[in-house]
Amino acid sequence: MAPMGGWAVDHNDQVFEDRALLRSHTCGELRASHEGQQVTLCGWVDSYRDHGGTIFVDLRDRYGKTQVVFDPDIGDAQLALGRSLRSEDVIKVTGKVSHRPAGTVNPKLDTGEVEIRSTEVTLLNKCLNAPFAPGQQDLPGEDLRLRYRYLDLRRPAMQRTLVTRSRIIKTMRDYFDENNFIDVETPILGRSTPEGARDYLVPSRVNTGNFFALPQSPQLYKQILMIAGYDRYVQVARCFRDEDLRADRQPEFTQLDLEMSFVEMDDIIGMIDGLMVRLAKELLDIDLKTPLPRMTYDEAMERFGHDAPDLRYGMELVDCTDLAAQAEFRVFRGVADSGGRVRAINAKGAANNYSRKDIDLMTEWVQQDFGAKGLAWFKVDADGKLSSPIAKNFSDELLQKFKERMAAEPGDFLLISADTWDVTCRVLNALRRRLAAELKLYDPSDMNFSWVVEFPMFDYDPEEKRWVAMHHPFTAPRPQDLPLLDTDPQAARAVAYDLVINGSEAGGGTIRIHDNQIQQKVFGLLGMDEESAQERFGFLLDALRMGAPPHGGIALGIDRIVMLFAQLESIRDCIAFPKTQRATDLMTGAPGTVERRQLQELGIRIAAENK
RNA sequence: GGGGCCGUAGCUCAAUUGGUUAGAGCACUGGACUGUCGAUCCAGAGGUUGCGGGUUCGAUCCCCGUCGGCCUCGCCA
Repeated sequence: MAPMGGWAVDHNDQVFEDRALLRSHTCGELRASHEGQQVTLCGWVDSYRDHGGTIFVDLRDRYGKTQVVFDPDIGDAQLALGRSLRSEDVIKVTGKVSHRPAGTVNPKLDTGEVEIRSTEVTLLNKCLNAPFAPGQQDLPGEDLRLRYRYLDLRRPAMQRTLVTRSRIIKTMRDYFDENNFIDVETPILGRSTPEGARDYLVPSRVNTGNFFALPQSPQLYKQILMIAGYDRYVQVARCFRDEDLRADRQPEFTQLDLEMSFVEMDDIIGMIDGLMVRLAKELLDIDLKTPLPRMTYDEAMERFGHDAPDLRYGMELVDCTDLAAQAEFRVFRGVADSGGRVRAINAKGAANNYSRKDIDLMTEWVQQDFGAKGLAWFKVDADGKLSSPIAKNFSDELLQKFKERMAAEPGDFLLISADTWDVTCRVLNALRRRLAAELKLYDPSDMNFSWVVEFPMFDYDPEEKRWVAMHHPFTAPRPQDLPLLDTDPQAARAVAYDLVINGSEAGGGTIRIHDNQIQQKVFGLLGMDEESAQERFGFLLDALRMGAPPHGGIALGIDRIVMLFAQLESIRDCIAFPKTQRATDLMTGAPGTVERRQLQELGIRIAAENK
């Protein structure tokens, strides 16, 4: 083994040149070819089997497991020590590698052909009162796993995931290094910007009453780097957003952040296509075809009701508003007449998978979670008839047209959302995803990569009664849409692109505004007057007047990408030390209170205790 | 901020309509056993049913509150 670096001093002030001398091999590397060698292994006791005379111990480290044998003839003291070993004790064992007797080879272990016949065992550290064992069959609750994260991280599954994560990041770094990118670090202590997510704030002691903000992303710094002439920047950047958590959201997360100068959208997308090809090949041995497919935002919303559609299965949304307008049924007519939409999905052959009770629960769900007023449905009977409580409200002719529109066949289950465009999108997207999962319409190990492009520049915020940037305020509109900024901002489309993997947004980027005038205009549309724009982003506006190249970039969510590549359900499972849904660290107890003196130094007083 | 699920032995779970002493597997302790590998066999110990209150003759079970974990809507440029 390679020396682990430098001089190290142990508690007895003895100096070792090389700590690796403690062991000669790892627990995953011994094979029949090592037979006869004297070796020393260190590791954790994974399991033990005491046969009265002979004792077997499976020794584990992150490389694998090796069986250690304690024969009765090694001496009473050694045998007693061997007998006292329990799960998760840390030991050092010296002995000879020997081929296992015929019939006792264990094909489940890579090292299963051999075993160590222990001649000397040292207990390096006893494991006392562990609340759970990494090797136990049933996974403990997540709160325990987080509280005793060091036990959880010993589990081979967690170790594999963190290795995968490490390899993904290494592949990214290699790829961008080969493509002439330079890695530049940007500040963690920055300035709060009111747009976007809530900031994590850090009080300044030196400037009492002022606060730093942790970066939501290095957005402005990387644009400044472009203006500074570093035409290809990349960084594995930690980002922070103080918003509520989800299974795929953490308050601090890691982005592969990059920016390029003198580029158009295709250059960025092409660069990331290349990265995805490389990652898919190296990690999953999948050959991706490039260019990865693209669709516009408008198409994605129309066909799937979502800006990050899962393309591993069909069940696309079908518009039936025109048919609904002809119906007697008041609900449908009303929606059609008031500018709403009536859209449907066809769950092929699923009519018998859902009972009335199931559908009632589904209806409640879309009402509660997505603001639907209701959920209409039809089942196609064996004779081709559409059955549903609302069937009597439609003429046979109209039902026939609807069937044709939906390509409905006997056994199909049709779900219809009649509502505002927005609600039909949310409801049918949710139903489509849920039904596809329940009906197993796709292989969970399939990987699908695509791009969604041309997002709207703005969203209208009815509460604040103003436009908000759909991506961020530095996003460039398509050149042909520049006039729309004055006439119809809602229609303006951005040069924006999201990378979508299996229905998850894995990354997003834009070409940036590199013209001071356009930037000021966008700030204006977002409700920022000149003064406050100058106050918040004056440095950027200045920089945009001092030789700013056309530039753009993208940020990929590394945690999500690892989660998707490793087929995990939760982002917490690919982060070594994640936070709970309430953004706390169960191991360290963060966040915690601080001493009064610290607050005084910062000029901070806690306004009111809640209890 | 809203909706939902969960909390019983160290761990994973069970406990009939609200009814006697709250059970099982794993782990743990003691014993037996020289080839196992999820070892096996025998015995044992282990409980404030998250916490507080209420209803009841009686609460793991029903109600209210609270704490914690998870899922989700809002939120996340």
